[in-house]
Amino acid sequence: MSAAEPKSVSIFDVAKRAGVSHQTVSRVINDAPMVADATRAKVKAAISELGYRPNRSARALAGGAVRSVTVLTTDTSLYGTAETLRGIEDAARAAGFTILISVLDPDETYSDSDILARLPHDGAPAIVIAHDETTANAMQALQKTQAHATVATGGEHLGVEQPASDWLVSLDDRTVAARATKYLLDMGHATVHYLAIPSKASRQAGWAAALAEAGIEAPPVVPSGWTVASAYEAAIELVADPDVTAILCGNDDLAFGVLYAAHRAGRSVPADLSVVGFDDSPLAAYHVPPLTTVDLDFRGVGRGAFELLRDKLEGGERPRPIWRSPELIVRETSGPPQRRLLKGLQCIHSSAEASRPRPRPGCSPASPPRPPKPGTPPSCPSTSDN
Amino acid sequence: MSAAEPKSVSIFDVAKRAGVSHQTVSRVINDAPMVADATRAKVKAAISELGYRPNRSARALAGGAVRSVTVLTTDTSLYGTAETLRGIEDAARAAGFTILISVLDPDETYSDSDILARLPHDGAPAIVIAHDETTANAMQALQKTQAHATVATGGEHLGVEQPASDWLVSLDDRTVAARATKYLLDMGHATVHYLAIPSKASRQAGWAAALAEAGIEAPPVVPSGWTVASAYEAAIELVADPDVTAILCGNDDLAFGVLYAAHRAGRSVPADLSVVGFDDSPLAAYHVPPLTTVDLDFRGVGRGAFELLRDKLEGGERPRPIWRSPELIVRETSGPPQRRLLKGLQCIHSSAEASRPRPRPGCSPASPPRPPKPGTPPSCPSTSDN
DNA sequence: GCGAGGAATGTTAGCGCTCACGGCGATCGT
DNA sequence: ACGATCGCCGTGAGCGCTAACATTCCTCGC
Repeated sequence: MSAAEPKSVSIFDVAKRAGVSHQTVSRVINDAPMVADATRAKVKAAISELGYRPNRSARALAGGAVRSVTVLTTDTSLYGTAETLRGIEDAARAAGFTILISVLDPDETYSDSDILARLPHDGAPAIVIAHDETTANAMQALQKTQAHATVATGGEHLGVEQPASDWLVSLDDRTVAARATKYLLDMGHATVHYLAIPSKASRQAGWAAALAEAGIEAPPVVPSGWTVASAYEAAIELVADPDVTAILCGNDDLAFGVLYAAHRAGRSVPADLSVVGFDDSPLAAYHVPPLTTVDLDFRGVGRGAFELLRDKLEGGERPRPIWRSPELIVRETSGPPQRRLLKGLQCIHSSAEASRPRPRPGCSPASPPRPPKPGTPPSCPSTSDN
Repeated sequence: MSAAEPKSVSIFDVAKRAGVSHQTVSRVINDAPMVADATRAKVKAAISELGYRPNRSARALAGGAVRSVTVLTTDTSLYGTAETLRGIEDAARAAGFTILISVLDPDETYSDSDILARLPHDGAPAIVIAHDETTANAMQALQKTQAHATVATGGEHLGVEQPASDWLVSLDDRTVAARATKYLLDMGHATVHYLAIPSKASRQAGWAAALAEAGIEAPPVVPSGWTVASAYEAAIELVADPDVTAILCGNDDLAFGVLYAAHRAGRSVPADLSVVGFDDSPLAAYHVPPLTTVDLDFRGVGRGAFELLRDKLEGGERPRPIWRSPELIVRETSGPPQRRLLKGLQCIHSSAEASRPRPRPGCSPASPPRPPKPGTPPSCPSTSDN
């Protein structure tokens, strides 16, 4: 009726109210079968009258079904991680699971017991979203100690010992990386450069494999951090080189950084330079120009990870959720390399027509009408090619 | 030595091993004062030998300090939410708190008890990241029942009853919204249009206030969803209107959508159209052209929310963390409106020089060298102005 | 030298829940 | 009509931990 009672209501309160034993109440709230309908109704009535809500801690302590998953990861703000988390959340929510998240510091080294300490109790189910060394180690730590219930997303390429395959849910980004590289090569690019995110080795491996298959020696990998800013810095030198005509980037953010660097260097995309990303982040299709990238169904994989875990937990072999396979989406940052004939004519109009949004690329038929500030370099690199 | 024991080790195991009572062990693991140094050392040794780790559930059940926060929110993939969460995480991790996250469905209606059921137990500390109706309601539900320990981020504008101010941590985006609007007005724009995210009313209020102060009647608000795609759709009509010269967008993603729409409509930015975003997301500075936006310290606010909560929990009045105030960052998508004299000349070269990265805007002095596909509209809207 | 006082440790009683049983009445087979 | 069976429900114990109190031992003041 009025406000909340001082002591929170327990199953005993409910039991007394309903005129049954506490155990019957327990059965009702756990949907156990052996309860008469009439009793069940009485108990349910008492529950709602009293505003009873089960205490998770007590439930966990008493050894009941856990109904919680701990997600271990390093950076929740990366697109891939965030989406995977989202997928796990969606599935967990639907199944009535609570999700705990434990964020690890990528720069720190954890002992196995540090990792275990992140779980609410020993043997608690966990999912690790693994895409760097820290999370890969976490995965192994859990694998070692837990009898079951560890799932990793995207860890197959991490250079650590392969866990039992039925613990692993991952996207085959290696194959698409190769496909994307081949796509660029087939278009006539002499080679493809790779701007690497920190340790997502499978993409790099796919790239290298495609190059090897084409009998091309792989140019040195250009390392970058996870941010647009770091990609921009890392790409400055690369885009300045007119012989570089195609760059495969570890993810979309890096691609945006490269695109920006290319823009500043006065190279037009895709005429002078093709850029391909990874992830198909929401912005990719709406970038100017729209980014050629790879659709990676992180959310689906997150859901898949949760379902796998639940299978392990509850035994039931439920239908596996399927997720989309990675797929190259060609938009407007990629195309055949500019023929050498046209060299010297740098600002080339891009006319590639690709998927979905079909923009009219901007153009500038006239010279700037507004007075350029003194000291401003001519906005078009025009003739001065290096 | 070898693998993990079947039963997990409890304080009793540790106590036996160390030759003390279980309570002494409890005291040690809780850093209680009344323990002799020698005993403490013995217990600690036993703990590490046995690999003991406290069970959180048991601890919570027994009424110990909780050391966990539940974060309630709707969409973890939005930039603002993700960053706020990140800030909470950072602070929580440093304080040794576990964070639980509970994701609400924005389209669903929750009763108070639905919300309470998300907590591990009655009275558990919680933070809600509020920026829509669902989360605002959640905030109220918690406020009603909990004696304390509810913090909301950014809820002051939600049109719901104002909670006690010492529960609220928020960014003053209303004031910056007004400032940004005024900035555009001062530059000579006849008016400023607003592309709204779903219910972040304070930004809209700031915009409206600035317009009112300038004696300008506010044009109708253009509603949009949270995604770039929805912003693009919503802006198509707006950008087609040559009288629209300035658009303030609810966040950066929307701004990107508008920019893309403007590009497709053949309007050049900032000469024809100024676009201002909100959030200063990582990409903003590296967009082509770099986006004028508002720096919003979500991470700082997240940390602040956690610290506030901890104050309430532990009583100690620790130094409040401060976060940056919102600040307008002028980059290159905003500038004075194009003078009417130049009308008819649509593709104008943008030459605004602004903060930080100073790119050379791309230009296209020549006509397309590559054969345009048949059916492709002329890539430059040229003379055909509508 | 003896009781007061305090530091260090032990003992007891739950927290709210679930598990493993055990009891009781109604139904079934023969 | 009888025990065997089954559905339904209750009892007791204990999960791992902490709060509150009880106990022991040591130190100090007069």
